[in-house]
Amino acid sequence: MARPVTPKLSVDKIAAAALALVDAKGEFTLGEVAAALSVRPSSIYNHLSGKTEIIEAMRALIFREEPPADLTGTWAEALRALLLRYRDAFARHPRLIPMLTAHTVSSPDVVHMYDDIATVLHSAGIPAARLLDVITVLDSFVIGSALDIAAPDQVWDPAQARTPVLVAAIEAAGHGRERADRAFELGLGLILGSLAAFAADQGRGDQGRG
Amino acid sequence: MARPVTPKLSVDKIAAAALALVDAKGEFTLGEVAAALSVRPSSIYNHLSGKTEIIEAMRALIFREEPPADLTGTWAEALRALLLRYRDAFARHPRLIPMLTAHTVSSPDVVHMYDDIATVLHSAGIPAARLLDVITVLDSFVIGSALDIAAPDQVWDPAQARTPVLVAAIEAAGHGRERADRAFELGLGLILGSLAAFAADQGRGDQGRG
DNA sequence: AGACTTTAACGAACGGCATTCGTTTTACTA
DNA sequence: TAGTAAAACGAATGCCGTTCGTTAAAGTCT
Repeated sequence: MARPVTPKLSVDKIAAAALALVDAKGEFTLGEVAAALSVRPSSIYNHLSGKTEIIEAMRALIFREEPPADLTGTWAEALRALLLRYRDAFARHPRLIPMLTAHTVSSPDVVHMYDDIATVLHSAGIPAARLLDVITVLDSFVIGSALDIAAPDQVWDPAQARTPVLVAAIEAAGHGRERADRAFELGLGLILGSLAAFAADQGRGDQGRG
Repeated sequence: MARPVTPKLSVDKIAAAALALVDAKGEFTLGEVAAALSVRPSSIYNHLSGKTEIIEAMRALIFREEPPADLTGTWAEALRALLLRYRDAFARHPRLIPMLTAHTVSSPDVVHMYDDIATVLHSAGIPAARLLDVITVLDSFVIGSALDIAAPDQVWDPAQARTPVLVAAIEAAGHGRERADRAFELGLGLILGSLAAFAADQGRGDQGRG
């Protein structure tokens, strides 16, 4: 009953159990996680200290599950691959995203991705002084798009709209995931398109102009 | 002791008290809100039913506090003004933003802003079939940028980075709010720049090509 | 003006939940 | 083999959101 031969718990097992609950219900309690692992809630504290650490473990888990991005090809292709991977990691677990935004702690996996993005952007000709700004723009768009996946379709209820323009737009657009995917692709194209011009401009004049 | 001459509570007073707590500490409890208003927690339920409704009241409040956007000028100027107002409403209360993303319920104020954005985009020549996609892109970027404001500088700790490129970029960039503001301006320019080309392209050929 | 209804406060109580602590048994290690 | 660390348990704690019945004053209707 105490200290079993084969451990019943591990950080990964706890994170996976919590993630399954979040995927299914959108929330989780320590009691539910413990029950899913046939364990008492207090036992979890031998591996992780508290609920926030479970959330951090989930963040690390969803990035580890994701296949690595293909960095061959042009810088634009590599950047697109990196951002798609970044977004896919969130997109597989939409209901987790709001929890991740609650405590914006830096996970090593995320920082590592920033490394890759910085390298690609640097090779594209973005000057060091503007690198972090560009990364922030990309990061903001990806996270915002991820939240959009989790948003219910009710947000886009035509009855709420007051102008016929918006009503028509809502009815013309699809629903749920496909709508979010299409919007993400559009935004990615818009940003990367301008970014190419921005990089070329920086490389030519060496002095930043919009 | 019961039913005072002048009511001690109102939806606005509750929202304002909760918002002050969130701005100061990043969180709030019903007990704290009640104490700030010299009232018992249960009294709050005569005006709002539950904590989530307090959060919704805060969302409405921060949009009502914001001065209206200037919609004169070109569509690009009007769109920029709308998005800046949208983002400013969040930016004044950075620590509230994670709470708003937790329950993505549609507030009338937000839908009204979508109306305005849709009208401007429509006048710019974006076809109805793509309108909601563009709005989603803009919305995602604004919300993601708002979350970036709330993110602590610790996320951008040079010690975390593994490549010299990223280290240099972090040290070259500023800190806190000014860094977030600069990134937002950059992203806005990138998106709106491409959007102008996108709108012009749609207007010409009537058939969407990237 | 008087009777009735509604409103807005209170206080007690409940249930859930994260977290802590001491205990126990087993595994590891010197 | 003795001692330490690990990993489970169970009990207990305290906070927190929420509900409900009560009370008294405000508002309303005849």
